[in-house]
Amino acid sequence: MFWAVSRRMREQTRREMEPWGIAPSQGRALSVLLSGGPMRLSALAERLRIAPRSATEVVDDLQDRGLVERHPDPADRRATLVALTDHGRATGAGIKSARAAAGERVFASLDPSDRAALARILRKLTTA
Amino acid sequence: MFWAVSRRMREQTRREMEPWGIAPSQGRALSVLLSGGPMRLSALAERLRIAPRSATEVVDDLQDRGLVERHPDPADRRATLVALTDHGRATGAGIKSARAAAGERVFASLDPSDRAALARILRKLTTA
DNA sequence: GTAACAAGCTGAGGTTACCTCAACATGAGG
DNA sequence: CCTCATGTTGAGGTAACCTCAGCTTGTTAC
Repeated sequence: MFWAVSRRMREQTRREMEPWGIAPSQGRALSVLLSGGPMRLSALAERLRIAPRSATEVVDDLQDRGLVERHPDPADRRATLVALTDHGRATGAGIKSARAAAGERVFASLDPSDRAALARILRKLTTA
Repeated sequence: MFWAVSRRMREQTRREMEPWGIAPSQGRALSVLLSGGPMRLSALAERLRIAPRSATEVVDDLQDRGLVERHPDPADRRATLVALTDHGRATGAGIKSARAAAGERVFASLDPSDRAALARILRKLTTA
């Protein structure tokens, strides 16, 4: 049952994301940057649980789309800080609400008390 | 939170599956065959939500591992029935219990009433 | 019985989202 | 100055899909 709901969630999210014309992998990176602020490429890779080599490519694509910029880290000029552009921030926010909308659709059939119960249980599971 | 639990579930399942030395895609096919019995390649493809062309390859691999056999469908000899071998049935059963063990681990921290609540809510979500 | 259609197989080529390994440039720190 | 670290690039690889086209072997309708 969990898998089934999970699949629905993925499908809804995919649909909700489509209008943004952004690949899932890039959307994830955007989200991380939105919530985490400018960060080093290596930090981004770690948060995304991918290899730095792969992060370089994700950031390349995001940069080509004008969603992020690379700046040398003033603290260590070997490092590059990846930062959202205004366009990137707007897109990130859009994606965030698209995700929220997807969740809303999936959980639409639950009444408030069920939602609360689910939230409580999921919290228990994630912190366990 | 749902995504986080989902990820844990995936990780646990992957770990639990490892000893079986079976790729996820093949594991899924095995499960479908275990619960659905012998079926046509096209039916298998449909249940797995993949293209028939791709199902051919999954079945090829499973056949190479001696887990399934192909027989012509007596009702329509153009069609091939994909059926589990004894080895395939055993492996399928092993996978099934590995999946169950993974679920058990993820949900281990829930007491019976939480489990019941979660089950009820998930059922609601899948049938909605 | 033959024509048209259906099931599956195969080859070729493509995509996404990753991976590793091996250079290489640039910069930091002792 | 020498070594180490950060990131970039190129090359090559993998899994699990996809489409399209051509092929064989059967089925079915006329």
